[in-house]
Amino acid sequence: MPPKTANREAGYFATLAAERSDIALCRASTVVARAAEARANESGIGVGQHLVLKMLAEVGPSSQRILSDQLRIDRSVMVGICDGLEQAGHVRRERDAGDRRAYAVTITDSGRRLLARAEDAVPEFLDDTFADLTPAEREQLSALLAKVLRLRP
Amino acid sequence: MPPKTANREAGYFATLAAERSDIALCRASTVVARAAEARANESGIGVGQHLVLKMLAEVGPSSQRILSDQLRIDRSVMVGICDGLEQAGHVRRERDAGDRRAYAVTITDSGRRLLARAEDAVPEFLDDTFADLTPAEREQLSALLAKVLRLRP
DNA sequence: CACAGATCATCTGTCTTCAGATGATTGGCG
DNA sequence: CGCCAATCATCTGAAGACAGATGATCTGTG
Repeated sequence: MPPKTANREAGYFATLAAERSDIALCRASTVVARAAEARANESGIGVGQHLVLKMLAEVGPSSQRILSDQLRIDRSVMVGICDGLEQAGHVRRERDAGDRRAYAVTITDSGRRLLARAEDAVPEFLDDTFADLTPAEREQLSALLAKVLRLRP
Repeated sequence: MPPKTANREAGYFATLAAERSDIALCRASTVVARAAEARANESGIGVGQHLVLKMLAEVGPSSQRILSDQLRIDRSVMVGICDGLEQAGHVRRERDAGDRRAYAVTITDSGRRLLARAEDAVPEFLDDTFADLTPAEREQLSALLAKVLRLRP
């Protein structure tokens, strides 16, 4: 347990993080997000683009609305993500025949190849960013975050 | 355990969050950050301003550099935070006599009163945002985040 | 003392995120 | 059928975060 009388300045953040989990969560998020973006860029892709390709590969063609909702990416941002993927040829944007307001965003073979490369880098990335956690602790963290996000009851 | 064959679209995020703790962490952060900012605003303050007042009250007058480092707030952003606090009279910015490059940012009585009000709202806020976690789980989360942040070994 | 490099606060421009408005299209309801 | 509210993708403008440059000041070295 840290001393009751807080250190006068150095290490104040540790005290704060212990007391305010919300702050700890936000600060952890920014370092993790930075690292994730850097890793994704090494594969020549953004994190958002990676997630879009991943979802398209797993659930099939989807509208930008569904992608936005399920990936928790703002619809305005999704426009730019899909623009990039489409220009690079990793995705096709066809109008959905049944609902011509919506696109049917579809992953291409090029997209699948890029996705495969990006996915290869994920395990090592997770291992690095959660290096100080045992496998059991990583499971715990995952479960706790799911509760904070109010996912499955 | 969720079905191996992922749901075709609904609930895809739960699958993703289970697989990518980094994404779960980031998404949890944005919802928590939003809630924190909203709560702080109800006390007529920003989260950053709240943290600055809190640190000043606990460790005494500090330079903006030290505040930035310990609160993990960019030095450029700290300028605006201190501007706001100073204009509202919650903080004084005197040049440090010993090092005239640096300010000695000092909390005022007005600042202490505002801080007290803002602090009053914190326990309820934490209770709300981590409502689905037991006290033991909140401790776990705090400890795990400390490890992700590589705080104390 | 004089000078070089580091440090503090600040400013500037860029990038990301997001709320709200817009145009096209849909579905429901009379 | 014809209208109206809702929905999809997009655009626009505002706000925040941040990298890099700047001016003032400090520290250390000769």
